[in-house]
Amino acid sequence: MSAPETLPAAHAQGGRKAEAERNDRTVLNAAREVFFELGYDAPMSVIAERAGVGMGSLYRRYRSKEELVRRLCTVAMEGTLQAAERALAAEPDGWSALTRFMRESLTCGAGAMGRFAGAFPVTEEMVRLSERGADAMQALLDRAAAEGSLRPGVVTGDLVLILEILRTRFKTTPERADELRLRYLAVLLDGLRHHGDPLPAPGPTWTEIGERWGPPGDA
Amino acid sequence: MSAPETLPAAHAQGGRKAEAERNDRTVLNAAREVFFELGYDAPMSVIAERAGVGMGSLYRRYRSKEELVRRLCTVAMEGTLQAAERALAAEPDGWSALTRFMRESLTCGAGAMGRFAGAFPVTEEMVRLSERGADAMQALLDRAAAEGSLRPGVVTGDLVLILEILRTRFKTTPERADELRLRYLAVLLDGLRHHGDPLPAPGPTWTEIGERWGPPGDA
DNA sequence: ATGCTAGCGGAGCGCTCCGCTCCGGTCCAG
DNA sequence: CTGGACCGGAGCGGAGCGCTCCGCTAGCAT
Repeated sequence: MSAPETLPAAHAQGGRKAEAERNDRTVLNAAREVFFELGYDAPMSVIAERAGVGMGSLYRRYRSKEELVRRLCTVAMEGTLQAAERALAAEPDGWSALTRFMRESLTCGAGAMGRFAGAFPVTEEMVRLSERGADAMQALLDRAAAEGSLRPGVVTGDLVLILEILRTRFKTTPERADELRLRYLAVLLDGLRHHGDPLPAPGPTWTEIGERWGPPGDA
Repeated sequence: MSAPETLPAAHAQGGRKAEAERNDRTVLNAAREVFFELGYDAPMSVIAERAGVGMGSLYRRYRSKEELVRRLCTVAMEGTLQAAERALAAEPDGWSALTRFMRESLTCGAGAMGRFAGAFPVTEEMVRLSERGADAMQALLDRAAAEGSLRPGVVTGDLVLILEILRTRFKTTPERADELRLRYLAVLLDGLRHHGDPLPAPGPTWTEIGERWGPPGDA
């Protein structure tokens, strides 16, 4: 989402230890970018290249591709949770809290992880995080509903899925893609605001959301 | 989008000629389904299997994967164009025409083709169809704008991109996915309706939309 | 200065999986 | 009954992936 940090190589200053640490951060950033652009099928070599790092260094930090992706997911979920709590604490009314939450989670890349659903087994930590996330989103929704600014029938699963559809890869520059995502987020949020008509079809339940990550038995 | 027609094999009745024709239709349906679900990377063998047809028959109709996909794109574009003209002709007011157009193009699978942008060179026919499509959408928008029901700043490119983001693969049954698509289409349309706030960021121009299909020089 | 070695980049191994071909069998037409 | 059009699907060639391994470099201790 932010600048790639594509240094030609990581030789800025500081000794080997420092380089290692710098690599660690750069790798995570690069991985997020590349996975967002190319999906779970992104080759590890592309991530290494983008980070300006060799395959050796990449695999020293993360023993496998799966481990890297899992780490990325966890980080994104933590980010989303924090965005929710921040919005809840700092915004004066329910609607602006919801707006801010959606905007910030989008920029921090939440919802992009839904593309990986089913690609690897979920960890316990991820389950815990998702539960806390669900609670926070529910609080956001409750507050907006209490002040009457939310369309009836909107559920937390809607927020998740909306974040996910906004992750569509528009085939432009990353900057323009972000602009467009914000544009359609604005449209969606206005559509989520209170007014007469009910929404067609029942909203996605939380179990429905969770099931996509591959329950016990799945294809 | 509709039933798979997954006959165990294609031996219903009628001689070899009839079987060939049946295969042809079945293959196209299967291909549409599979490409929508799996994207351009869908293996040809899966399409053959879904159609209940051998690889041989598949490749007798379409000399290559690219040819199949191109045919599919053309068909989808024709469908979209027809949906627009139908909506324009049959609906009493601009807004219901726009709504109907979006709903029908979604169900007929338009916008799913944007996922293939850049994967193969566009034909002249496709260019012509896209121009006619753009005109029809513009007419739809003009009519809605004239009656004052359209939010200012909405452009035809928005319609294309909205159709495209709604093609997100929700990881459920095809039926439920269609329900959800309709749900978020409703949200989006309500957000596109007239009211005060302008939309952030300029809408996608038509050139911007076209460029994604890989102009002359592109990566 | 000068080894020693931790950490680096990247070539390449092994494997999976895909597009496409080809051929033995099937079944309709005459 | 026989010819041949058309069928299904096994298998070929090759692309591209995850991951390992190794020669080299550059910082540290002496």
